[in-house]
Amino acid sequence: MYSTTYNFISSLLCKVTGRDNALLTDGGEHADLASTIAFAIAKEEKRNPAEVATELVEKIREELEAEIDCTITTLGPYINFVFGSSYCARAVELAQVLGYGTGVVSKDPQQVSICLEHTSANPNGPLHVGHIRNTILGDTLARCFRKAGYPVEVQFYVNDMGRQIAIVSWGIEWQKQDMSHASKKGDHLVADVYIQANRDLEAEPAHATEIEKLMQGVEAGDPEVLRRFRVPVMRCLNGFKETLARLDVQHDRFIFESDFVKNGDTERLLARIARLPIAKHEETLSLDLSEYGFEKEYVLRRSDGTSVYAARDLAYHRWKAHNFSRVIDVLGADHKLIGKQLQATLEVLGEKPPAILFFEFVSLPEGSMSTRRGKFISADELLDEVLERAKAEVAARRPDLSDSERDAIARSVSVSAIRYDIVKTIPEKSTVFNWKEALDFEKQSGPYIQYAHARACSMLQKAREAGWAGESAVSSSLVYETPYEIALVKHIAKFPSIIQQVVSDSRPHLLAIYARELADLFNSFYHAEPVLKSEGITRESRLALVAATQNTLQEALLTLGIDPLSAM
RNA sequence: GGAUCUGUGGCUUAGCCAGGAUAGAGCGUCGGGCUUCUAACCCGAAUGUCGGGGGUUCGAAUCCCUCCAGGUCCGCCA
Repeated sequence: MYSTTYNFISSLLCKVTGRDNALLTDGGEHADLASTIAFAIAKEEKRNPAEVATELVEKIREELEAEIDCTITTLGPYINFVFGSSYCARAVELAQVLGYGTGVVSKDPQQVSICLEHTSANPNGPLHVGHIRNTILGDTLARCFRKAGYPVEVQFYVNDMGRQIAIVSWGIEWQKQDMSHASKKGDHLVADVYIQANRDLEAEPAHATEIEKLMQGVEAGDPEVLRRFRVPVMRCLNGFKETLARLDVQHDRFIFESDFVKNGDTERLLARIARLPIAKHEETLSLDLSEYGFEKEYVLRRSDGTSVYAARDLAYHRWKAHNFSRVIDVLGADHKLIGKQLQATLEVLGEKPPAILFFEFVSLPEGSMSTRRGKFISADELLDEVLERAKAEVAARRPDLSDSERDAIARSVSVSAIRYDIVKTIPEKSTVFNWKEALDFEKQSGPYIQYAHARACSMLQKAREAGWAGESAVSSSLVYETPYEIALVKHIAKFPSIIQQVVSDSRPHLLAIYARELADLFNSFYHAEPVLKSEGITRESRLALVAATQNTLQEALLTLGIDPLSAM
């Protein structure tokens, strides 16, 4: 509703003025939409902007009002558009449809298939609160793409042949660690081994030669070394999967780095790269990317002939580019340089580079996190703490419910609190982990939005018990007059355009902000206007509005990966 | 040193890419509101040199330059 109205006004203004930008902005308290186009025209023609605005309004008023329900006025140089009552009624009708906000992108899904890679943490320890910023951004983005109608395959790239895994493998032998019978969760056990192995290496640097041997063995495809690497990698990965499942995150496929060595893709790609004019053949094979703005050489093959991580990553991305129409990676800020080098190299090769969503780091109050030094708060620990807090909250609020009902609510609330807390902040902002905020279930939190949804559900339930049919509401009979009603309706109408914006700009936080604002507006409406106790057309209209709010909140929450609880 | 991101009331933060009308929230503080549709809520008040300086513009939190502060990166690691 909002998008079509926006587009109509935009193209009408462009048509009449002969410009390609209608300079539309949010009208704030003045209007639903405002154009500042009169400023631009007045400047060029050296005229009074208010005059230009008045003249423009006269030119388009007739056509505008014939097509859409919208009042057009000027306030000085501003051209203001206010949507009318039938816009509101229609918006509420549309928003009650199951799956509201879903888009249809293409008749042929193969043309727009998306490969989205996220999390891809090194299997040398559990996911920590930094990793899950990647996870939650990626999963929310994937949900937004799916909501918008795109087929998405979500991948986890497993770095199973790195130095870190060599260190773990060495540590298992050196520490005589029994990986198969350990009762501890695999990823945490691997971290224990990794941290201790690093200490041992520091104490006795001579062991480094054993690590080098393992590295060469894995690259050469030595089955014994591969087997040794595989044990901790799989134990760690299974731990990841458990943690991800607790956050309601699922990957469609786990892709192993070593496969791109085994299947020859890396060698074939290196051969192609070697023929590039910007290739430098010294002891190593490297690329001179200076004309793309990179000072340092991009080394892809070591002097001993083995490939480096970047080479395998290029092979992986070439493969993705050939199998999907769009490739998106979610990567931490520490990958900015290598991510851009990878993009530039694929460009040079004539391959489709990935779009990369970078996010800045999460640190602890005492400094940055480090798996190697054991300085991190694991996602499991966070989930446990928040769940405990949620259980206490639910126990205090809902003594009437059974244990299993309370546990289910607490579980959903804890995931909601964590996911929302992370997704609400723009990715470019580095954050410091804060227990107080992570455990907060009040305003600007996931549970706050869930609560608004549950409240709407409860009202609708009571209305049905009193004989309300629900589906009887057709747009022609809906009337919205109070400021609370109108503000809520107009926000609901924007939901589909928010989803579109998230996928076009890769900014999932917009959906988080939107959902919170929707809950705010609903809460204000709830306190200001009686619904069940109102009568006649007002009651019908308000019930329809509550139903539209409930449905929109439900869709928004699902897209954020948060359970839309009907009671809490 | 170079690259890059960030800097908005005491704290956290949206707005910045696509410049416009009194900079929008939350926490905290102060004052109100539950025998009334779920108070994980609502209403009101106080709190702002939008890091500093310069520039562009009729108009700058937003664009450009510069300085300051913090994060991240700059390896034949991944």
